[in-house]
Amino acid sequence: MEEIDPNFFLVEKKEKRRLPPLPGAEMGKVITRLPPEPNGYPHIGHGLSFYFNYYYAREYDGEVILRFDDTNPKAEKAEYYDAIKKDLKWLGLSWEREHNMSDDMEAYYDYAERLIMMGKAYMCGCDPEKVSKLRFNKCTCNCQQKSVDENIEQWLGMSGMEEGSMALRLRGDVTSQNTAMRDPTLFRVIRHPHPVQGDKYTVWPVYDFACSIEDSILGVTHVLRSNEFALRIELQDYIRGLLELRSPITMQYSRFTIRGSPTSKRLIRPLIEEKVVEGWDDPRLVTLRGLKRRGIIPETVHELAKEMGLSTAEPEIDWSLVESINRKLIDPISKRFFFVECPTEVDVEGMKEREISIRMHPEKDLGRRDMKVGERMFIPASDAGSIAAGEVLRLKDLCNIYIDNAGNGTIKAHVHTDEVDMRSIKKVQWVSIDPVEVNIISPSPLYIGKEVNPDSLTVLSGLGEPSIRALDVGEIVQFERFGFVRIDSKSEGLVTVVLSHK
RNA sequence: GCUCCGAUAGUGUAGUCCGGUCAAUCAUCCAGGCCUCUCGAGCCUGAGACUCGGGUUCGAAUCCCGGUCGGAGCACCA
Repeated sequence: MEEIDPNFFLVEKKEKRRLPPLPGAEMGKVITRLPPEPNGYPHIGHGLSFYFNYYYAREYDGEVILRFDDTNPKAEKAEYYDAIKKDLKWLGLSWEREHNMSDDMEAYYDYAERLIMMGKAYMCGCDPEKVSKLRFNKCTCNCQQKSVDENIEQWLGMSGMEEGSMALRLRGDVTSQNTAMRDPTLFRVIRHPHPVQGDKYTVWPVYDFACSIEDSILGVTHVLRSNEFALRIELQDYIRGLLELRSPITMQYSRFTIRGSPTSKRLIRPLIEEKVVEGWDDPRLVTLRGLKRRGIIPETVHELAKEMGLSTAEPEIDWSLVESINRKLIDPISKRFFFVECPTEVDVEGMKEREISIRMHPEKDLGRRDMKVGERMFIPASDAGSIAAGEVLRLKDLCNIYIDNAGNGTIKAHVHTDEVDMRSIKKVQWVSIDPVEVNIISPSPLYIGKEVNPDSLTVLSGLGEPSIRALDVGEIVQFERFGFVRIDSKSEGLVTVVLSHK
């Protein structure tokens, strides 16, 4: 019986989370896209979206395209292109091709001209507000009566026009129930430098048009995206139909949120601007950077995506689910260290000054760490407060001590060598000679219900064992009996960590 | 307001297409126990749900109609 690999049973038991099969998917032929707009840092919602697209492409041995949806020069910023790629790499995703929508302007112009020639698009110089009202009331403006020649002439002169003065609109169906079909704008004039294209273009396609073309000419077979785009399918398929372009299969799912944590750029940006949080990587935020800083690992995001699936309900999960997944993933690979919050001194008579060596992990072989011990020890105030003279306490991985005096201030104790039932005595972590100061940044939800949480970020301090000094920024370790933390920064004599979770 | 989408334990999810095998899955959370030189991990047990009202049917979480609640869209943003 002992010869059987015990892992055999574990593998059987722990079934991997998987996503359901992708409709219309053929092995080796699936092409998906990651379509960020370079106007901010991705958050966990984007992360799940990216992961779905990545997952299916890999599952079907297909291809992933990283495509920057950068057709609004006023919104895009150069810094975000690389920043987003960095975040995607951190998430553990890879892609075969990289593309900017803004690189295909000539193609968009070409397809636009075709629509105009077909009489399916027209130049409109009406006030946007007026158009909006007309569309709302299922009415057209007179612009749609222009001749093809007139439209072409105006189209060719569009690049020289004033911003907001003219738009190219699709001849759709103003009476459609689907408001997106009511003669939507296809191109508008924007006189603003673009981070990649500079001042080269002033006539820019809107998302629906550029996306319709791109998803087809890039060969995308499956589009997985959140449901704010639900009404665009009909429109985009219609545009492609007119231009005889192939349409991909589109799957929708609801936006994903974590309770108490704003999960959209629209909500996150003002928090940063108003300095409610430090920046895009604030550990309270659910931006990928924020999660990283908090010690949430990429695999946790993957697992979360598989747990949610392409849900059409409106998932709003508790942090506890994220924490639980993360904890189970990092538990076997996190080195253990002693950290003592609010250190209370314990003078231990008979503790010979010497060097000891302790395992980094109780079950796994993660190496050992050394430290010096002497008579002067420190234990957490919370433990010190609950012990009384006459008790025996275990200094974890070291020895037992007998408490002689546990009044206010320093506790007096002596080494206790009598046999005791190890199961029945309290074990505490400790520090002794040459400890390092440690600050712990402890994030919690930014909102409790709709109220701002005034204590969303607290800082605790204490002493850590000397070997914590040698840890690298970014390492995730466990402070025993305290929680998992990620090393955030190090300076002379001080290590700052972020508390991931218990 | 209009259009579309959704609703399974506290939370998330499976099951709904093709009604019976669902006295409803799994995870998390909570409670209790075991194990452990951590308050972590692991193990065991328990508690906890089909939005409501009608209808079809021998039989409805599943099909139909209506209500309620929640979300999204109604940009010269994406």
